[in-house]
Amino acid sequence: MTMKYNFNEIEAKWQKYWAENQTFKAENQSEKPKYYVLDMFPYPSGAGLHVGHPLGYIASDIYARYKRHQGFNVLHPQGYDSFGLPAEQYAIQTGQHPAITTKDNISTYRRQLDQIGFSFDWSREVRTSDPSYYKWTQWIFIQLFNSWYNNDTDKAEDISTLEKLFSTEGNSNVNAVCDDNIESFSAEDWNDFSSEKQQKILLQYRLTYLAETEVNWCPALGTVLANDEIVNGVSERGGHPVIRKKMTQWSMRISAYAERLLQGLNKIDWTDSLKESQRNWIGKSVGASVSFNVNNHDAVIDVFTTRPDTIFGVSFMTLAPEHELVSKITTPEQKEEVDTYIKATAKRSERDRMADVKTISGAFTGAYAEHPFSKEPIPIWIGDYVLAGYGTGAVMSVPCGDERDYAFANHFNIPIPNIFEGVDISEEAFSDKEKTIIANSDFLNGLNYKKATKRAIYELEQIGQGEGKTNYRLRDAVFSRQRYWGEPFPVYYMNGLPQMIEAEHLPIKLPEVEKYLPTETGEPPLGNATVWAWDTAKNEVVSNDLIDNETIHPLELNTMPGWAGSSYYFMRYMDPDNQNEIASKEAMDYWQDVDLYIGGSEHATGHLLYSRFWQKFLFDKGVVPYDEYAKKLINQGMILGTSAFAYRLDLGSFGFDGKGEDIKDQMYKFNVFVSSELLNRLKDSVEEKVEFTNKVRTKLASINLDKGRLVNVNIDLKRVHAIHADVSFVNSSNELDVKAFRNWREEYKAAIFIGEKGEIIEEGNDVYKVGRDVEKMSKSKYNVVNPDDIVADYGADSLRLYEMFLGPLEQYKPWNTAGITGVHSFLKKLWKLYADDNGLKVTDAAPTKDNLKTLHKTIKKVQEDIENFSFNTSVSTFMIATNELTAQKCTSKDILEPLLILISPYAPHIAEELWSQLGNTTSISTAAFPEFDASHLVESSKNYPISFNGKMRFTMELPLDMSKDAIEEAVLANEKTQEQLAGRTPKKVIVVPGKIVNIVG
RNA sequence: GCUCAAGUGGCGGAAUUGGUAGACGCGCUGGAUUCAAAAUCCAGUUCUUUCGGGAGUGUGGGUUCGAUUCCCACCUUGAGUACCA
Repeated sequence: MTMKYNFNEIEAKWQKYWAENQTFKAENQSEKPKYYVLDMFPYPSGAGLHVGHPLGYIASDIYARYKRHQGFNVLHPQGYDSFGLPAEQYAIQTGQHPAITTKDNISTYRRQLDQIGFSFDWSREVRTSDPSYYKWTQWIFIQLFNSWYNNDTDKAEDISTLEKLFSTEGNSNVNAVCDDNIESFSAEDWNDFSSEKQQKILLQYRLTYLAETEVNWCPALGTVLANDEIVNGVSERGGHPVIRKKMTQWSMRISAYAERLLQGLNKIDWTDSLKESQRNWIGKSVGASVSFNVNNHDAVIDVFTTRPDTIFGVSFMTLAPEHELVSKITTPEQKEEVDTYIKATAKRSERDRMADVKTISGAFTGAYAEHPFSKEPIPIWIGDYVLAGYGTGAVMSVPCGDERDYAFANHFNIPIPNIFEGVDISEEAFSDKEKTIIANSDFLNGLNYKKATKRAIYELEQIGQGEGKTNYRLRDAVFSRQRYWGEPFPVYYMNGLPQMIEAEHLPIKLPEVEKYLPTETGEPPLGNATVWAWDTAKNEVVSNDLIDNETIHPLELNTMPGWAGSSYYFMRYMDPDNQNEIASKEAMDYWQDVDLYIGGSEHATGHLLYSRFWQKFLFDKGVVPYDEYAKKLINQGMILGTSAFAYRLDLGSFGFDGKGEDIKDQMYKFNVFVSSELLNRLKDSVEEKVEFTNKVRTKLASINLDKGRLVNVNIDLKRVHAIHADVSFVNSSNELDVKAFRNWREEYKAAIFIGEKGEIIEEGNDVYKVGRDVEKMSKSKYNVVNPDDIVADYGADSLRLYEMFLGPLEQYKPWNTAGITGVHSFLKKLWKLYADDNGLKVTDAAPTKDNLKTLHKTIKKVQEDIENFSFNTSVSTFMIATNELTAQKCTSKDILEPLLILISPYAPHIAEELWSQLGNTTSISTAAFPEFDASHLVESSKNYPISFNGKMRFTMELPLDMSKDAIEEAVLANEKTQEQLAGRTPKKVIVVPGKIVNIVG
């Protein structure tokens, strides 16, 4: 039998074997230690995978396979985040049910994933759009509804504990996270309230609640748009106007968890940049709230400040134009100015206000507030640099210490008192905290930032006009979407009040609709459903016609957002078929949490923050065992495309005689492309350009022109169009397949190509080289590379190795298909180490010292690399090992068998095949990882680098056990040393035994 | 503006604690093999040079016997974020 490396056959064989033998099925009961490796699951888009997508999956797969070799029971699941907008858009356009689109897309994804050879346990697959899955999404929603956040115990509790408090002592002592402006009531009041009133009050405390929220409503499209679907105030699609509209929607009280979400970051090993993003998003600021009395009014202005130490520097106050007090305190003289200003700001969109930082605007209300300590009057202004939605919508302005206040004061000639010792504020504000020493501030004089802040808060508390306070930027999350393809809420409405459906009746399945668009009355798409009412007697979904508001009630029309299903899927993988619980206690106790989570950084503040919130909530409720679900998280970088460009000379370069259509026709034929490197040379040299132009003129004139006649050629190199060429037309030497390019587009059919030598290309007389540039991989740039093609041409093992070989996992790096020949020929070389035309070469020969040295340094390096997620360097290590063993003509099984285990996480198919060729009857996947033995790496001598003033000039082989002095002596005696010194005496000789010799002088 | 990350050959990148800069691969050049091509194999490939050398890891400085690595300032690129009081 001749043995060739027939990768297509081998890979299909082992993929079949793994599937049939359920090789990667993880058991929930095992003596082995557990290890949970998770990928962020994909949204199955219609376009399928490109080579950038599997990068993270390959990395996690290597790690999962490595952990199996280490003796772990590895959970490595995969599934689909399968609710989402693209399938719904497609449904709107074509009428095809999103479930069908999704199913089709998933089967494409599955085929593509399978052929890359991932060790996923597919028996645990989940799909968020599957009712048996979203049953639990709905269940969690109900739990949130039935919970409130108790600040005293600092956790979520069942709503019944709150009801009990209300009925025994009212709400004045309840320390809960809740809506603003809650009226206080006694136990008696509570017990006298109607059920409706009680429900309304409880809704103000629940962790998910209904609230009026502003949305971007597009009347023309009849739908709500996300911020990034709006460009310049109009819809991205169609350019229709968008208005702010208030809508009753579900919100999640994530703000209750702000502090715990922040603190939790300290105990998880996630990337610093990701933690930083989350910290930013949570936006904690510590300071004080201060109350200013308004003169001649009973009104009080509350502000939040991070710098209570600068309170004596306040020279004015600024309210947001929308602040409710503005109309009350504005004096008659100032009314007109204030009203004009409010009108003007209302016209400006929030985006405009944010973009325009330089224009300073505002208006004086005519009112004054009283300084809490000095009792001086402080003018009250309004200005749009203060945002109504943050803090209290009002600030105490300290121009000497805040840039925006400084600019505002300067612009309106408001005094800028200096309260900093030894600081010049004539040019700009002084916002440094560290160097701050307070002056001109009564009791704060001479204190630094920290002490002054503490003292100021203390004094404010003494006079009852302020207290220490912490603010968070994190807002509650809107949870309703006016879409069809999402999880339905387990909610019906009685008298307009939301009621939860009992958990035992879940899942509430998404109803069928005729159209996937909003209804004519502007209701969400579920408003089109005819069977969408809840029968409280039969406990089932029934026809809308039966709604009587007695036993049969309308169901919620919104659906849940994309992040709902992805916020707990990692728990569901532990026990995906469980009908009674998210996962059994045994499964959760065994798998506990994710040990390694790999995914893209674009989820930093979306999925990764919301899922932490749900985890903490479920932890409070005793559902899950940990309050953080992923110990370690790595963001894989993106693979970028290497676009190819053909350079077309401007059509204006050519003059023709002839008229109208004839010329247009000719022009198309005169798509003249100039080869990339030639073009660059022409740009550099005027003479060459003149010569080239003449040459082109002669050549073009000699081509038979059927209709027009070329009369003028005047090439302007500044007017060259770079046209994206499909990367599949380009070979590894950047040469364009001219024929393929011509057939690509009608207008290039007769295009003329001028090659590197300046020749017009006909049958191989010259080559056309494209220019290259790195861009995001995208269809529109014709630089998308499909893994299917790579697998067909080079095999999955080559693809896996190459993706890792490209560079560090976390980095952004360009894909260039040309480079894959390197790893592919490595695999062929590896194969040849084991087999040739005469069959298997491996023998029982005893390994040589060199063989052992190569093997063991490879074991050491690969193990270190995998544990450091440095997969690119271990591919190099494999290449070096193979090169060395080939040179050593190694055939020893004692070397070659363990080598396969090292390579198997990276290139599992070839490893399995050779492993079985060596006579093994079970999969390599659980073979024990070879043990590193340092004794094989011990050396007796060292090739010392000899440096002069730090520069290596030559090397010298010396025994490793040689003493420092003997080394110095030997080096100085060397004639090359004398040559380097050229008669000078060395000032100093540094000898680091085993490392280096450096001669100074 | 702020925060974070990163700047090394023609290209992707390596150098693990301060100790031989450019491993490994692509590409390129030359050669072998072949009728030819593919494939394969061998040699070379940072720049510069008067062929002795010399310079060199974004720029400028510093610490050190010795710096891609540590410190300071600056420049460039990428990512995130923003009148957040």
